[in-house]
Amino acid sequence: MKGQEQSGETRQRLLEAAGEVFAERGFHNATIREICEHAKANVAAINYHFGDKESLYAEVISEWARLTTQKYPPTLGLGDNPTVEERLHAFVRSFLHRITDTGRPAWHGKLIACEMADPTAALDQLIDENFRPLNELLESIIRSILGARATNDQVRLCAASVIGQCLYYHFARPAIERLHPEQRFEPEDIEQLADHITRFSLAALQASMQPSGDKVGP
Amino acid sequence: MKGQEQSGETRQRLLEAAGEVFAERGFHNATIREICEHAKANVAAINYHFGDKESLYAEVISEWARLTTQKYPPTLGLGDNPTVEERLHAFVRSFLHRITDTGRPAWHGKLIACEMADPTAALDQLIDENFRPLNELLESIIRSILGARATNDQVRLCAASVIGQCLYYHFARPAIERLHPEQRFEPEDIEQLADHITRFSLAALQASMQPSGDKVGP
Amino acid sequence: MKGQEQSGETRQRLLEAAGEVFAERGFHNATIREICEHAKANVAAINYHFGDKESLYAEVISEWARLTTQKYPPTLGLGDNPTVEERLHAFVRSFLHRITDTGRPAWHGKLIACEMADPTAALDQLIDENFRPLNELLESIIRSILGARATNDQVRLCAASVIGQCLYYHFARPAIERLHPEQRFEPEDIEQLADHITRFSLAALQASMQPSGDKVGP
Amino acid sequence: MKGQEQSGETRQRLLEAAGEVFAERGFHNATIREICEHAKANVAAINYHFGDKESLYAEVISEWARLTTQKYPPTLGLGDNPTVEERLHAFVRSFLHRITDTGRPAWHGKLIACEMADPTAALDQLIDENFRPLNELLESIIRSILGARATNDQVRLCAASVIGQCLYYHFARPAIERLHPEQRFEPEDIEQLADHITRFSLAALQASMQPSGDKVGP
DNA sequence: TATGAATGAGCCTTCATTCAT
DNA sequence: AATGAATGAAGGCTCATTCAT
Repeated sequence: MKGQEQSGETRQRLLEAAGEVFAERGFHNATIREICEHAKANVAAINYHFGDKESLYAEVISEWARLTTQKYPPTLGLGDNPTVEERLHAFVRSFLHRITDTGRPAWHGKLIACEMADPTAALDQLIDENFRPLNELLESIIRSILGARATNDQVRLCAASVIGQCLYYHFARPAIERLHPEQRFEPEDIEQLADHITRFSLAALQASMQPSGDKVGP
Repeated sequence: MKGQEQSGETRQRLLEAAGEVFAERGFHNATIREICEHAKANVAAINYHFGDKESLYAEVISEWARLTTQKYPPTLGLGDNPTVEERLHAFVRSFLHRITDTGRPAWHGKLIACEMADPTAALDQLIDENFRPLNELLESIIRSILGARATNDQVRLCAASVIGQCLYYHFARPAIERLHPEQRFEPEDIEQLADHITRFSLAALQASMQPSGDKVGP
Repeated sequence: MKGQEQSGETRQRLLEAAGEVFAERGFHNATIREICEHAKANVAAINYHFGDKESLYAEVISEWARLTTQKYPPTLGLGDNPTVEERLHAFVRSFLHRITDTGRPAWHGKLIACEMADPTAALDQLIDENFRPLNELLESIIRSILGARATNDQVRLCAASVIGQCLYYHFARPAIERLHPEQRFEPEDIEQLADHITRFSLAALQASMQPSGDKVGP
Repeated sequence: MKGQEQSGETRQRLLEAAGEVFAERGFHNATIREICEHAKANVAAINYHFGDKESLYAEVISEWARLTTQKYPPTLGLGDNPTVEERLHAFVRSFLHRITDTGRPAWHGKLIACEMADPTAALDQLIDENFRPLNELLESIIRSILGARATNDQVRLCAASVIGQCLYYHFARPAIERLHPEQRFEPEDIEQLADHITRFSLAALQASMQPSGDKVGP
């Protein structure tokens, strides 16, 4: 009974353990030894199943693209014929949940942060499979709000503003936890943050629709 | 008589070299050997002057707090009696420049990203000396805009929205460079980004002043 | 029904693949994985069919004794009633061809070099099956030339001189290729070498027949 | 008193231990662990002093070129105004002693065999520093014997014949020890071998001087 | 007969650190 | 104040082998 439970069973355990460890330590500081201990597997198993550390990493990143989009689709909670405001709200909610989730595929969130801070070849793949489609969806929503006269640059900048507000709770989280120890990240807190970000962004977007000669600088 | 030029001369060279290397590689992936090569010093010098790698790191972080605030004060470009809108604009501009600067103390910026993704004990110190004062300044500006009736939570959330928009160009930069290869980060580009963020945020803040029963969610 | 083509079919493929790989890499540096890939077989197949790596090696060596003697018999090209000089020439030719052949059972040649440089248990077997008979044949040829008065030691030394001249082109080949890049090892080149070695040796042997008081040393 | 006996003392010990181990096991199968154990040094010492295994190896090979030529110069035992026959004898003697010596720098001999069987980058260096000069010396001796009318090819082939006879006792030694267990390799035995090889070669060379229409083949 | 999966030992290398000077 | 030499721990990877099917 030892060693050979089910085809691919060890491989799956390795994949999960790798996700946790990579997320906690980053690619470079994660050790395959720790991963294998978590997975109760031999060090050589990684070489056998994935070739080397970097390929394992790429596979872990890749899996995140599937799991996360499945659990928190960008149409989260939308009914039929949603308004564009509802679509923005859904996007923000799903995005925030995704990057702050501490559940099963949670580590994947931290993993992205590490990837940004210290990019590997896997980043390109991640962007193509994940970021680019999401960004295009957001831009289409924003374009609906701004109207046809909005330039591509305007749309792009506003998308960045929305994403930036969300990502803040991801990237700056260690700082937030120190600056505002009372802040919690339970699902209901995430909903509050999503409400704020949506309201804040909608106000800004709707204001932009009106012709404005405002000069901001001095 | 050799190597005895000035007390602390080697120490200073180590400090600068450490900044560059830490910024480029992150704390864990930087090696004291590379630092010492950059500084043309012996490997043992770091242990002699700073005790160990982590203490050197803390000192480097600490120096950043001084240099960066000196080069890009949050009142950047403000005249006398600035309006609150001008103060927000100045804050955003200086913040953006600081985190995207690639000049001399530039590496310190990248360094913060690493620190967030993989915090060490130095983060607490960094927050106290740098983030907290900045955050308080921003909150005071926002409070001026929102008016007295704004709650602390409202202020905090809005500050996060402003900061988040800025930090996006720092943390997500590797992704941005892949999604939008045409985006440049020269000083004039930063000014444009600062203009957008300020305008976007001001619109949102000013809209919040008006009593609103808006419900965003379904 | 799969993979069950013919009994021993996989075994044979393994044997051939092992020959090539062992010859190219030597015993220690050859990996059973590479052998199995060449043979399109499973890694476990080697352990199944041969027990372990060393036993496979022994079998490969053993096969060489058969194949090589078959392709280049020491009587290569001899007619009926050959003279003793012709027999020596045939011996040298066949020996040289054998150790420089790059055709099918060619790798076996390189293999011997590895075995000499780094002997395993297989060497003893190789000597008994291959070297000893060859050596005895050569000694009998030499004895015919030297005449009955030659001592065993004389015969042995002369045999060594002949063999040594041949083996030089095998063992020292990497050096030869660097010292004399123009040297080729095509069949016609081998013939030239064989002619020289035979002539050189015959001259020496025939001179030895004459009583000589020559003292070589000082 | 621990750790720091004399500058470069450990380095020297490593060099000697490496020679022994490389010679016994070959480059690939030698482990730096065994080398360091022999040298009573830490595994990291090799990285510190030589960079990596291959550089250490190159240095070991290189040292052999010095030591061996120093101990057995090709003019071994020659007086003033030696005859060309004496020069050949001295060459053969020194060459044989060199490759069969089991004394201090003895391992270097075995090392060359490994290098031939499984060449590394170090071989090129070895050839330039060692083989080429030796070969040129031998060729000049042979040219003196053969006379001015000898072609370059003739000289080259004869040099190969002489060297081959010597190297035989080096490369084929494991086989010789099995075929002729009574053969010893003490200095006096080497002298006998040298006498034979010199006599054998001289006879052949002198015979070559005479115009000969001999056809060797059938 | 043959295989995919898994293992444990071992290898080279790298790193932060310490020691004696 | 500064250094060259040396160390021990660990990391990624490879390999021959074995196990259950």
